[in-house]
Amino acid sequence: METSHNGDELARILATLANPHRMRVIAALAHERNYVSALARELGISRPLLQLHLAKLEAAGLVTAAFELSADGKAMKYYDTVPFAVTLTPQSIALAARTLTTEEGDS
Amino acid sequence: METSHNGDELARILATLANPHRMRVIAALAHERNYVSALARELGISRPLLQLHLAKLEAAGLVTAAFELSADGKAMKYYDTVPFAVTLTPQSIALAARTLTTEEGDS
DNA sequence: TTCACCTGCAAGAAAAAACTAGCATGTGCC
DNA sequence: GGCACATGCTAGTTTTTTCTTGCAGGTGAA
Repeated sequence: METSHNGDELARILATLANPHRMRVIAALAHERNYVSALARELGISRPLLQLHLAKLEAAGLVTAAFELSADGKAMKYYDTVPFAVTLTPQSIALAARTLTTEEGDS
Repeated sequence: METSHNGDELARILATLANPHRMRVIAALAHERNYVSALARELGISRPLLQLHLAKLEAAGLVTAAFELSADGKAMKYYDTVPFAVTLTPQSIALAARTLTTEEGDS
């Protein structure tokens, strides 16, 4: 659950979510957790590209990763969504904007 | 008020909001409507840059513009925020992802 | 051993976004 | 007229993001 974010955190979450591939990743993982290679096949994108997007999603705290050994001993990296709820309104943006650290201390 | 968005629309809104300058613009306009030049001074950024961000905000439907004549006859372009409320959850993303048109018809 | 599957990483190309600099228009006022 | 303010637009640079290609490692099974 998300309550208050600082501005940079919120900006990162929004930037991360604002991508078709990553939206589909969230959608796929919300349906069922999966490991990288299988997910890449499901989404029809290359594995390196998927890994890039997964890394961003994980960095934003929107998905989690866990290693698991398959029945035949292969190391699989399973990803799953992290439950989140962010509400965007002009007011919530205004509040978050107060804590932006992007240089310039607005005097 | 926002209810359901198609995926592309949501992606655009998120991408638009995911920028420090634009977050500050929303914050400033939520506080009080303003015209371009004054807003640029308030935020401490160049006018052309602000116009770029305002154009994106307007394209995403997050702010509106209206021309107004000042007391001394100058044409001022006033901007104001549009009330919006977008809630982001894994489910809402999943729903929106269904209507993404970014090429590939996932067979 | 070879094949099929899993992971990770990094270098470089391609595309998109952000930003600057500059010049155009117009107004009213001194 | 010249100054100060408002708007607009565009060309070009810089920066960031996205994506591809290709290689590395590991496992179990035929």
